[in-house]
Amino acid sequence: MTKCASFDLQDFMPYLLNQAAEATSRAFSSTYRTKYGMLQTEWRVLFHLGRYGDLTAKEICDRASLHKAKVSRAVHALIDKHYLTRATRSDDRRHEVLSLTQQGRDVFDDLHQKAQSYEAALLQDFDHAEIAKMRTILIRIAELDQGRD
Amino acid sequence: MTKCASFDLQDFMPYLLNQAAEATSRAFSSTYRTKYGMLQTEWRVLFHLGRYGDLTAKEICDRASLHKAKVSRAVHALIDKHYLTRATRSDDRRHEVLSLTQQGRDVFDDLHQKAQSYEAALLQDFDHAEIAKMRTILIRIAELDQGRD
DNA sequence: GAATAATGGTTGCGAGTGCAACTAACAAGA
DNA sequence: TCTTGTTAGTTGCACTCGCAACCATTATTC
Repeated sequence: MTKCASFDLQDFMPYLLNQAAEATSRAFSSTYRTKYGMLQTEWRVLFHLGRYGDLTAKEICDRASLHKAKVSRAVHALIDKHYLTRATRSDDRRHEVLSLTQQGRDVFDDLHQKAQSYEAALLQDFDHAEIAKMRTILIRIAELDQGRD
Repeated sequence: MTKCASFDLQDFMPYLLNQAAEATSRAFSSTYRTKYGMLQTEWRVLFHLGRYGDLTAKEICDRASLHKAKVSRAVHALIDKHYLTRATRSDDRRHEVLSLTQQGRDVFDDLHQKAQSYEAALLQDFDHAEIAKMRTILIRIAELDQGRD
């Protein structure tokens, strides 16, 4: 009854999403942080290159909805760690194509596998159909923001 | 088929949650940011006081899963904005009880109402039962992290 | 009741972020 | 070809955050 006039913070979807997102990404971040000294953006860049092959920084920005400054810094950090190299594209020298090194691929394989394990453990108690439904809703919500920049 | 051995970033729940959380909280943050110059933590502190009455900083930390340093700074910012006052509790002078000023309450009422509108608009396309189910899952996921600090 | 621990809250510092300004390279129009 | 505009990527700066060290107050232990 009073719910109609006033709602709890627990009912506010942005808050709930933030809490859940922080909980899970904090938990998983220790995986790449302690073992490889990586930040979240570095992990995401590494993931994109490992999963989808060579990409330019711009392509990673678009795919991952990351700001170019953030990606630029992550790329530099990953180069310093010898996880990736870059080459200027000869036909358009504005583009820098990024490629994983063997070491970078090894790290990706390790983290990719650990990500799958984490995912499985996180969702083991939930119904598969519910999770599938939730994924589609989350994707829809995330896409609301795509039209910026 | 290949999905069994390798998954996309879109399938990784922490990533998905982050994308959705960032999209929604970025969208709503403009509401309190542009009109009242508030940060997310300030909005959360204001919300707790407006919704649940007078609280100490510690109580807000526990309820909102926020670090005490973050809350401390938010409280100072809100005091500077004349949105709240505080009084040392006479029986235990370590505790500072926070109370909204009339101005703070007005701001809360405005933002609270706007939050409800945003929530309704955000979820209008989705099935009520699905959303309810998702809320419970999100709360469960968020609680996984509670056992820290 | 003196020493020690625990609690609520503050602050300094290093690190990460967002934004806007910038460079370098290419494109288009006159 | 000169000007103007656009795009990919970098960097400086101000701001926010997380952590740990810290202060003040209260509890506990002997």
